[in-house]
Amino acid sequence: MEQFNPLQFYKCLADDTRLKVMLLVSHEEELCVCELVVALELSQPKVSRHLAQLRQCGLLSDRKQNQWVYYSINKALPEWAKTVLTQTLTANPSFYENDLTRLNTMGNRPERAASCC
Amino acid sequence: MEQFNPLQFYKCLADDTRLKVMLLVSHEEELCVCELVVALELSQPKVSRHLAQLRQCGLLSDRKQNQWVYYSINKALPEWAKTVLTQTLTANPSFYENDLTRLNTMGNRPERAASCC
DNA sequence: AAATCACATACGGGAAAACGTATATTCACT
DNA sequence: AGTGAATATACGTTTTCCCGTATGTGATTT
Repeated sequence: MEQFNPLQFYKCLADDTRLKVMLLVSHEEELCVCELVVALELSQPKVSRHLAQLRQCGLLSDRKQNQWVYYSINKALPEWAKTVLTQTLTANPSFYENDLTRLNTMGNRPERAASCC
Repeated sequence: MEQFNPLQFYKCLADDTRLKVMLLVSHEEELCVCELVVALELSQPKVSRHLAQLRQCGLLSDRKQNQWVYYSINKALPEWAKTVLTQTLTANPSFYENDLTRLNTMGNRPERAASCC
């Protein structure tokens, strides 16, 4: 990852999937790929591709545990960028409420069960 | 303009020209097209096209006075979006400092002289 | 070792966005 | 009325981005 730059940051947020991923991960602290696939109702490769971009641009961190990969907001993100995300999150609940509903009604989430998806 | 939506907002900020326009206008309160052309060192049609998009999406307001059109941040912008802009502005001075320098060394700016450009 | 699961990546096609150039519009000034 | 200045838009081209599909990888299970 090069120097963090506002244009690259906003390009990352300028896509429906990526913006929702960022807001959902902000809201939930940490999410694995399969949870995002269910919440967003998208194909796994599509979600993975966007996650890779967000990771390469420094917006997300990943952590492997057992068979799952958990994504969270990169703690090294500049403060202003964190502020931008929290402002967007709190001011636009309707933008991601459906995704959150699907996430909450999802069975067998990896945190609390042995099998995922 | 339809309902203001975060994705559309970030799509507007996901272009070098548009992001710099928004930050310069935020910094200067109000700028006319010819000032932006000089500050950004871009062609007039290119600047005008991006200004039109920012206006249509509700990020900028325009005001005609004499032969000039002045653009400013739309006062009806949601508070969270204004916060995003000011955060970006104060945290990333190096992103637009060169443009600001060209603007400040520009002669015959319309506010204070009879002729522009 | 074969199969399965969770995830990542490669590849080619298609849509959207940005561009340069040319031209239109609007207004001021003579 | 005609000219020039400031700005906007139209049009065709190029570039950028996103996607579906297929396949790869690595770990675990049987």
